[in-house]
Amino acid sequence: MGLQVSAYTRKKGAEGLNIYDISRLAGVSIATVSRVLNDSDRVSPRTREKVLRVIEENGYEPNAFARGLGLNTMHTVGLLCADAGDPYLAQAVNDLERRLRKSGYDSLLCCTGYEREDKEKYVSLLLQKRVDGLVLVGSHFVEREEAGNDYIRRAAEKAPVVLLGGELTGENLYSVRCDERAAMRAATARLLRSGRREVLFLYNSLSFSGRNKLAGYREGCADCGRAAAEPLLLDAYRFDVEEVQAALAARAGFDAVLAADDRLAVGAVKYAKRAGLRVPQDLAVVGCNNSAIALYCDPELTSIDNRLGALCEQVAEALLNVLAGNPWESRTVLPAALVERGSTDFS
Amino acid sequence: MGLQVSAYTRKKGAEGLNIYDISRLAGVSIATVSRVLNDSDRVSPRTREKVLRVIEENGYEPNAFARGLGLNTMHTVGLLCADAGDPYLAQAVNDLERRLRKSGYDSLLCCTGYEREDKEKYVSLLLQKRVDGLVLVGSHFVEREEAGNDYIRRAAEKAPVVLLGGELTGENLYSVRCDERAAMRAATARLLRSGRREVLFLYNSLSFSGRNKLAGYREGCADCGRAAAEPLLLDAYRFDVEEVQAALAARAGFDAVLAADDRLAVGAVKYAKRAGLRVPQDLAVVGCNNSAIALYCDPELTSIDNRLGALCEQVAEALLNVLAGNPWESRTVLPAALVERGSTDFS
DNA sequence: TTGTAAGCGTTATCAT
DNA sequence: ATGATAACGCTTACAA
Repeated sequence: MGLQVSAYTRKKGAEGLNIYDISRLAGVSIATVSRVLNDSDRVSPRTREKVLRVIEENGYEPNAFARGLGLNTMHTVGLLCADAGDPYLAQAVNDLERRLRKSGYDSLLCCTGYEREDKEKYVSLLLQKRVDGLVLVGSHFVEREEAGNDYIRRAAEKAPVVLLGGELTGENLYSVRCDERAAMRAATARLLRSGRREVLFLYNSLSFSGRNKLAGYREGCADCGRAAAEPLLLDAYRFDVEEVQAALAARAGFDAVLAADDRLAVGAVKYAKRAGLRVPQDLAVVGCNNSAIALYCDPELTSIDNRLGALCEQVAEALLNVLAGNPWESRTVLPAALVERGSTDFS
Repeated sequence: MGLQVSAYTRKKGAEGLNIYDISRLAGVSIATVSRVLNDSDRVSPRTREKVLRVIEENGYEPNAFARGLGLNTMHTVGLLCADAGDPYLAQAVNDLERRLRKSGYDSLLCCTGYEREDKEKYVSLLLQKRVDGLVLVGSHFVEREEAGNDYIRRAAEKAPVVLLGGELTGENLYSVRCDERAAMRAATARLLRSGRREVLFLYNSLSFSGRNKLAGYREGCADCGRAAAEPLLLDAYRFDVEEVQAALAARAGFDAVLAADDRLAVGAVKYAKRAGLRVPQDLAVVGCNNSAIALYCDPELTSIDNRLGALCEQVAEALLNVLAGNPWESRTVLPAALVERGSTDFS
């Protein structure tokens, strides 16, 4: 195949038929064609039949822009996430897109990256595109300092915003998340009570979720009358398994790792092997997200299941209901569950 | 037909300002405002200044639908992929979205699933939304029987279509992929020449890519004067690691596994451990995609790197150039590379 | 049940 | 350099 020049011209004129063409061919007015198009019941069966036939025969497709202009919506929502390549976020994006499409909404994806400035820029970009609503996927969207979240509240003045994984209160703002704090607390206590001397909390983000998980870990320690160990913070969103291992190797004294993410947990398992520690005998490892990664690991990871599917369902419900004008709970918190596998041995 | 439109509610008035409001406030005509908006050079500095100030002061944002109607484009492309939750596809989607956005294009995501019928339905849905172009991510879009791909060729009549990972020829149709066949061939020969008796080819899809990889495997066997073993086909897109292990356990006689996907390869490694086989001594394993999963595995996976990043770059280049009216190669094939890690030992 | 005509908010083509 | 005004293709009162 050689170089190919696009014969494709989608400028004006060359384009297909419009509603006037159809109305002429069908011998009716454009209003009638429009009614047929919109399933109005004020059309006689005969006319509808005829119009539909003409539409079919000519492969007519109504112009979505014109419709959007008239209706002030193109039934589109903005799906923002820091990194759609992250397995966890990707899963959410996939699930949400399907659910929203099933209800007739297209999803405009926007992978913002982790910089607040970019997130803000993209939120307003999508708003300019006149999306009907916004979904912010991942707790990274909630900044530590309240002021950093103002742009989200401002966005909510223009279109409903639903947060998945984070929590933020405000008008036209809806949060759906999992109670990871309680789950972390329980897991910590569980580890300590099963005889672990020191549980190391391993995380890589000070996002809403990260802070929440850390709080849970501390509570779990307190529950058992133990002092919490200094948490290990990896300050990289896209960390390497190698980095995790190195960071752990620089620490000592722990016989359990509670990780805020399954990938971090995998790093812990690999660290153990390299250090000659047996998992779970010498080192117990608990991950979080209960992602597919947990099964790729050997031994398989015990992981906190934050029920992403259920969360996505709630997010979609929330957005669709709000868009339909129905009232909806501004805050939904689902319980998490600990899924036990080979990386722990709660005796 | 799917021409139905539900009962929209027309909201007007409550919206913000329009170009007439701005023109009045600035004491100019709407044409001038439009010129300012579009960076026309036929506006005096003074006037531009004034208009911009009014726009700024009132937070005016031009209506994207109206603009779309007039220009017949909203600078949007359709990004279709079977499963955006699949780590490999997710990575591609993420990369593509960012590249396209950088050039001013929004991405309408559509997770089609693996059914041809659905893919077809969604392709025409996006076309109805008047996207400027279409990207089909993943070789799954290319069916075995040519007739099954007609819908893609028809789509290309309305907007340029770029395939990532598959190959299909036709007007206004562009393919970007990696030479996985050659890579598989080389890897097979490499395994055999390093002393492996039987290399088992493990795959889970008869897509363009799957067939291509299998052909490469067979060529590799032939290169070494060996008969190809019966390939092992898992007929599930979202398979479980457990399934892979079970399937392998039912076979015998192989001392190497060449997998069409890293996840399949992980299954092979786990199978080996369960069967008491050492990796790579007793069983060599080669994966494909060189995804993050390869590093999560223990030992880490030797994997065929199909250079997803480079592919995405080419896809974006292709689409952007075609949309800009520039000629572009209808077929791009990049070489793949074998990344050696602990799951093989080519002595 | 059907038709007429007034928006919807831009861009672009003319004049001036 | 600026201003009228005609598309762009649809939905929807309002009339008939």
